[in-house]
Amino acid sequence: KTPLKQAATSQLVLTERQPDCQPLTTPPKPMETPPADPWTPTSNLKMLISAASPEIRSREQRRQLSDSSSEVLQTKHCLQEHILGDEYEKSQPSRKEKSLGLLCHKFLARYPDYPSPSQKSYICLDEVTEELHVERRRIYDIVNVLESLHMVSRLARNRYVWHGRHNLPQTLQALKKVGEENKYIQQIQMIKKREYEHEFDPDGERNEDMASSFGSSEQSEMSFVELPGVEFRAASVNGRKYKSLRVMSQKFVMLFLVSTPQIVSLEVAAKILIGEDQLEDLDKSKFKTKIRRLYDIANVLSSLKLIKKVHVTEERGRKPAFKWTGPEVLPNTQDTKLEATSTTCSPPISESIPSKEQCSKALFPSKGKQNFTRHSSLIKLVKSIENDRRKIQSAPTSPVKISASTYQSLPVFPNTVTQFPAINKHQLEGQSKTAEEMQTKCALSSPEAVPKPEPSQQPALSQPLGVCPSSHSSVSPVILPHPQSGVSYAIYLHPSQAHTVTTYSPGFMLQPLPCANITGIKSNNSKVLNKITTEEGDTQRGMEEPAKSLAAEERPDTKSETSSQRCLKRSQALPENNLIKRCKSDEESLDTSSTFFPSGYLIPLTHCTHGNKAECSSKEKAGMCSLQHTAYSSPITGVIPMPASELKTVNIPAFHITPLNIMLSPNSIAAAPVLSNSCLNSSSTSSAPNPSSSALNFMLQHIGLIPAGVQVPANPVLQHVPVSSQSENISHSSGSTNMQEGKVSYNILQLNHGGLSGKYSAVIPLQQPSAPKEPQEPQAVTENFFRTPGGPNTEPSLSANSDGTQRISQGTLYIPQRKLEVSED
DNA sequence: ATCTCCCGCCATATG
DNA sequence: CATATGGCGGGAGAT
Repeated sequence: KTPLKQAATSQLVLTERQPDCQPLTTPPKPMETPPADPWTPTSNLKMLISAASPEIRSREQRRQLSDSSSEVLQTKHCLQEHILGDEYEKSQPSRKEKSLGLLCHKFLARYPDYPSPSQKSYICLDEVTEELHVERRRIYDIVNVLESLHMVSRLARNRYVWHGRHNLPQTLQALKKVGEENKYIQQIQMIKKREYEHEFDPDGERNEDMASSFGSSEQSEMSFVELPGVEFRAASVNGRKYKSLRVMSQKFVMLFLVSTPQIVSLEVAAKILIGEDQLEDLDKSKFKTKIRRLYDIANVLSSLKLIKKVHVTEERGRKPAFKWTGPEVLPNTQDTKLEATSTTCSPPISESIPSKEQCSKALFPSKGKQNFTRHSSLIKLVKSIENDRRKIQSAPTSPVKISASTYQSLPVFPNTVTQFPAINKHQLEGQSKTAEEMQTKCALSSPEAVPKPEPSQQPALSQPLGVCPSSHSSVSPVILPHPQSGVSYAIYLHPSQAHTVTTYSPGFMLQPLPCANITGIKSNNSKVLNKITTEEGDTQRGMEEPAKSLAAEERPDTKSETSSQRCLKRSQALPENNLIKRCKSDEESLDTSSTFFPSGYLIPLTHCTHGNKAECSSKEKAGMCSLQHTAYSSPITGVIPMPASELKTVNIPAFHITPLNIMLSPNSIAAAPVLSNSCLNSSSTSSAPNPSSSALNFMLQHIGLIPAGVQVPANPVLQHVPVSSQSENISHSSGSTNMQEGKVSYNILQLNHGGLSGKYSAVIPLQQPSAPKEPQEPQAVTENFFRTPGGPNTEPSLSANSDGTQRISQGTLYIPQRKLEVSED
């Protein structure tokens, strides 16, 4: 009932204004002090802008502005017009006006995206609730999600610190890594397959096998992924509490980062998130609850512009889904150099740690924020396993750590550059960025050589990686950088199971590995054929002009990106699979049991430039830390002085741990500088050419990705793969945009190679992208999976991967295709 | 009818 | 014990 002044601002207006604002905002913006005067003119402006952004829900009538200072409003007012004939004006706090998404916008408007490090802004929940006129409960929802992204961290009761998006790049990177480790891709495939089966077999209950296997497969015991200096027991607050929403949020994000089309349907997400904990029992109510939560999370993520809502149409109908619109996860650009400079922290750490434990902690260098350690909450473990093993609780060497090591693997290598990575991402993404981001990027980039939009990335990666990595790898577990450009093509290398089992999954120790089981899954051939068409319509409701649409595509950030309202007609989604209801009691019991999972936290050891001892201490908490520290000793070089004995335990796993991803950016050409496990392996293991490489070459050539003459070096690191001009062109033309749109069809090649590790999957663009279609039309993406069973050594276990269909006999070529339709409004 | 998802009860955690 | 958190699911608004 408050007088709302709706700031009816035309989007256009806002857009225009953005330029002005952004420069101000983006860079180091001092931002307002929350307590003092939350509503700064700037903040208001910002808020409006953000609100205006496409993502906002349908006509945004946010009366929230009412509070805002008059001046700001006035400014806006001038511009205000109702355009587009939106009837806004409903003063009613219609339900929408109370939406979490809107609330989140308001919340975000209060703080700068990139607060200057010098001054921290604190968030006082009481103030926020009062100023935003919301119930406290709502704020928690927002804050929890923000916490999961490390955009804020809790200091104490009622008190949070605002970090803004500074940590986003690292966070996403870490999440992606964890997501890969968790094999979410496979899980998704499995779920889809299962659905498919269901279609054919109503009632197919017999899926039990699958279910069980699936459940087991879900290892996701993983817990909250933490960043460097951020979070972590700031005040005593951290203990380990629920965090379920936070964890859920992280997992949800992981799904996007991991999946190829970067589109995740709620249904799938819910199933995966549920399945994790225990054997799966699909309980309908549980499922519904999960969905509710996902909507909550999605609203916040949408406000952050990390995702947007779309609809996926499969044969059965349309299902709500979300598409990742956030920054691509950069490969780890580790710049040793930069790192070195920034790495101030290390010294302190090493110093302080004379003791063995501490040393161990030192293991992982934490340079830039990349290192994450897994901090297991021992408690949980204890329940499940520890009975026997115990005692060692904190000892770094304890088994727990191992698992941790796995996680750690990622971040370990030095990389720091928080900013640069971000830049790269931005570039890659290109258009999609918000204006602010764009500017930031520009600003940052200018100084450095980096600015090149596309190609720049590889070189950077290659060198640094090449140098450090090898050494690193040997020593420290983690370090595999994986280059991923967010771009379309990727080659994934999975660790072979054998090794993998041990090292690979973090959860491994605790639980039986899922992998093995997976194989058993029943397959439906039909699935292979299953097609999914993706269509996206960006246009806002009514608008559709090709030109416009195109423009929109190119520059998503402007208004067109997401119109607030997406009207989707929804065809009835396929009826959900039947879920068997189970007694809650049962579930609960299960849950309890599930508790075991060691929930670990990934804790980035790295410190910011100003490393603090304090952090170290906090870190020690996790047994993991020790390892990192040790490694740390020779952060830059990558050589680790650690005693072999200690390292071994840890290290071994590390090698396998990270699946190698080789990403080829279309633009960049086929060249993929990859630093990978393989190289590590090769170096450490033997000089012999990696068998896998030959297979890879074969495949690539076969497909035409690579000219016949060209060979992909066994050791990917440092090398660029020459690509024929043609291929390059093609890819180039297609551009990331197309890929995203789904127009391009590509093939995914997966090879199982016993020798190295596992399978490689490559995504290769088959066709050049046609010109973008009218946005309205559905675009179809076809994915073909070619699967080549690995060499002799190949393990069955991973086979399940692709679709979950049964294992393929060796030598068999497995080519599932599916079309995906995505529609947006 | 289905999709979204707000509201707020109430169990827990924290202080 | 008083509060602060946040899991959870009913049920209502939006489509």
